[in-house]
Amino acid sequence: MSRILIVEDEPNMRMGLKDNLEFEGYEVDVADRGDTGLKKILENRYELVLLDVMLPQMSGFDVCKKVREKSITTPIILLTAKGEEVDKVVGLELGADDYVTKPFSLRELLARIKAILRRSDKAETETGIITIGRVKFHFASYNAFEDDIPLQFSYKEFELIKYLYDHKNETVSRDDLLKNVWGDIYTTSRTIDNFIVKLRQKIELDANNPKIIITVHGIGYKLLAN
Amino acid sequence: MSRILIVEDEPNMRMGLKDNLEFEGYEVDVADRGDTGLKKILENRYELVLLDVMLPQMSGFDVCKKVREKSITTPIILLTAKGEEVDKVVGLELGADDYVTKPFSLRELLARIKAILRRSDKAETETGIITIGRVKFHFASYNAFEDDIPLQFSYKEFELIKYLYDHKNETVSRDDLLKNVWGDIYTTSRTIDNFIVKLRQKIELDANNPKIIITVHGIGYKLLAN
DNA sequence: AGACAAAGGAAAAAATCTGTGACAATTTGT
DNA sequence: ACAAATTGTCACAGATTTTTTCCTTTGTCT
Repeated sequence: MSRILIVEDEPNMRMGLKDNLEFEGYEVDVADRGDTGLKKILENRYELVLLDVMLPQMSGFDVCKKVREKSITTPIILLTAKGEEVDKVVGLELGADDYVTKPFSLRELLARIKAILRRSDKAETETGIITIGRVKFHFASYNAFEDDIPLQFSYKEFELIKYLYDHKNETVSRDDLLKNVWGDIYTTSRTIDNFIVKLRQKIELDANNPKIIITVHGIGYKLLAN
Repeated sequence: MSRILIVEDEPNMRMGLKDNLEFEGYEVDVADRGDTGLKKILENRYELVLLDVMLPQMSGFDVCKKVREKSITTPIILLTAKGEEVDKVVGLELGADDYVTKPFSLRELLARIKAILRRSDKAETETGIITIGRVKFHFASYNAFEDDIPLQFSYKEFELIKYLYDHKNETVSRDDLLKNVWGDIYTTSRTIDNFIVKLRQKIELDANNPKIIITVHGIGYKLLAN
């Protein structure tokens, strides 16, 4: 299973995460300071680093920067405290892959970890092509094909299916979707349902009897895939 | 400078390419068969492979597949003969990064080589963020920012600026743009000019006095960047 | 079974994006 | 300097995408 490094100074948080991640089957290593964390990253190989931003001696930002300067591409998830909102561009600039704001639900963090680990999964990165139902997707180039014939997907449709895929076999709520795909909380949840309908028509064998995008009544949707 | 491997059975083509690429300052290695090419790829490190599809013993497709099976991510440009049109999805599925159809102009091939090598360039891949004028782009996620504030770019605008960036400091003709960004030859060149206007308004300091997207009268446009 | 909430789905409305034509401004060649 | 060609730019039309509306169908709970 994947090796994860947690860099976090607060002992409860650090050990709590460690226990939970180990329970999930990950191999976990920890560091309690930025500089020691950096050292570990440079010397060992991890599939993922959970990096607190607020750290004594050396901030998570600095660690992230130094790691990327060494051309190490290990995925990094930044843990930021409420209030010190990191905006998107700063995260991207630092080379972080994602970030969650404390306090976060364990469920959410696990989902993000899974999504990121999957991205570095071999099967997908080899060609970048994945198949969902009748359709082949190449997310990187925004292309979709059915039987090698190009298929039209709008930008939002792409974003939605991508998000569902990143969280496949998990139920995602409409709020999750609005927040993460729409980046917006003013859109009606009816909009989502409509996009789901459209996606189903394109990818399901029988749109009236969906086997891929499943409705989870009262909660949201779930994409079944492997 | 970058190391390039040419896998091509036809001697004139092979040596012609070699000479030209060496003239451009690349370090060039050659193979005249698929199997020997594969062996070289597995044993050496190249920044790019030019791979002919039609080869004796082992086709370019097979080579490409085998390379990716070994999780080697070296960029590959497929050289396909006219007639044996490779459709997009096949190329993507094989894990090729690009392909050109023979006969091709040397100029075009060089442009694609440059574009691909740039992509694996350190500066860009480190964070994936590039700055053009006032705007920061993260092409992978289709995001643009000005002073860290998200900025709206339409899909075509993105594609256009991306193409210009991939060919930065080179003049690209309107025909190039129609063919490669629009994938269409029926659109008016007026359309391009209009998109250029929009891009300039967004990225130039003074849109009336463009310093970044330069008009090359009678030919096309040029993006100046580093 | 009945009541209520949630989701499906069609169709219209709103918003956005793309492409064109017209004309002005600029550049080029003579 | 002038005419011809090219490019800049505006306003608008058409297409597409996104969102909402509204009604039907389905699922859940008592």
